[in-house]
Amino acid sequence: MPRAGLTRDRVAEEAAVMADEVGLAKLTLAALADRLGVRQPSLYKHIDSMAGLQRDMAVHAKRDLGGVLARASVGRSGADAISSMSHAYRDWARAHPARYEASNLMPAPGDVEDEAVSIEAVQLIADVLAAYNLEGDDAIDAIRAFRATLHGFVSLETSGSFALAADVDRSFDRLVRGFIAALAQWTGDTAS
Amino acid sequence: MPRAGLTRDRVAEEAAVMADEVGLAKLTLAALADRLGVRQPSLYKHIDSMAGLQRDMAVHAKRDLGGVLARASVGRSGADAISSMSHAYRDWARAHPARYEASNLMPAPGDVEDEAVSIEAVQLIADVLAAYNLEGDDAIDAIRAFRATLHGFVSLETSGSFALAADVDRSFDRLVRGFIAALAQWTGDTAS
DNA sequence: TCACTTAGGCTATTGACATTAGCTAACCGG
DNA sequence: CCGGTTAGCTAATGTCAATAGCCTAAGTGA
Repeated sequence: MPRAGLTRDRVAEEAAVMADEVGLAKLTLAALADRLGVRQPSLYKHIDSMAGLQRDMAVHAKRDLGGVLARASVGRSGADAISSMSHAYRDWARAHPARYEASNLMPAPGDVEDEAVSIEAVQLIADVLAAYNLEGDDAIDAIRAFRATLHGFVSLETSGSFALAADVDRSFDRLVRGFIAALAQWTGDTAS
Repeated sequence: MPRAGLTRDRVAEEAAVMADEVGLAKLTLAALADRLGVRQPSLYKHIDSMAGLQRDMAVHAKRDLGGVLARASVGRSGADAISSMSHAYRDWARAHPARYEASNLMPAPGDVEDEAVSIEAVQLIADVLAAYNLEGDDAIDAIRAFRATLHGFVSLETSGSFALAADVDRSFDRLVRGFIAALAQWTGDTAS
């Protein structure tokens, strides 16, 4: 019985590949074990449980997405950075739909590693909005709005909710421009 | 054995109540049957399958949400209607998180009832944006942007992704105002 | 009222899945 | 080369969704 040489990371990695193919909810340990050339219970030497595996996938996905977003915004600022990051976000999500889904799983309270990588991703967004000099709650509102805008579009798109033939790329571009426009008058909005 | 008097609608209704309590993914037929005072296999006299039950829940949820949105926008127009509909959307989703999740399930191709009620809901959004006189793809882009904005915020909120203490009501209000502001210059955006 | 049909319950069973227990063989530090 | 750790394994359990087949309460028509 030669060893398969699995590791926790390797298992999570293959699980992510497989989930992107069949859907996060339809990933089974039996199929995953099969693909790794191992019997199903053997996976438990590397994972705690199905939930634990999903947590591992979530951490990997958040790190991965964070890296992509960081690269997309380097050397840019303001509207340029926001636009670049937005498109990178959407492209990554479309290329890895199950990983994207996993990246939206909340860390369990006390899971410091997951919490850290989650915060880092949000911090990237905060950094890119920094050019607008928003303070306190204004900044938080803007970060939430940006996350909502991106997640909403990508989530609807990947779930197939945009039925009409109209160009989805164009719609996304429009949305991002709209957000940037709204951001320009952010602090003024309250006064209406 | 006295009859329990179940119907397809009654089952879907109770399933929705239960799902809102335990989460859509954690709803089991065993627990549902128990609650309805019936054995688990008996449910199959009223549903086709778990997927079929979820479809029924989706149809009910879409109709329900559609009604709420329609009532929220009656007698209003323009920014007023958009704002009112937005808050109604969020309030309904928070009150019924699993129903909300179900309402985002896509109809199976050829499921005319589900398709009809899905289109009706989107039509409500189109109607409320009609005051902005958008034509063709401009209108589609705006509808997609509105849906993305609302769904993104609500989805992140109900999944617990807004960790910070800052007032979420305020953030949502800000987002809606931002969308309305963006909409005012919608057709001009492309020209930049 | 009484036969007949329909349909909504039931028990028993299967098969997919996650998970645990306990065994064995491969690797690893001395 | 030896002893411990660990990554695999088989076997078994419990929880699901789902199917098959029975049984009888409820409606229906004369």
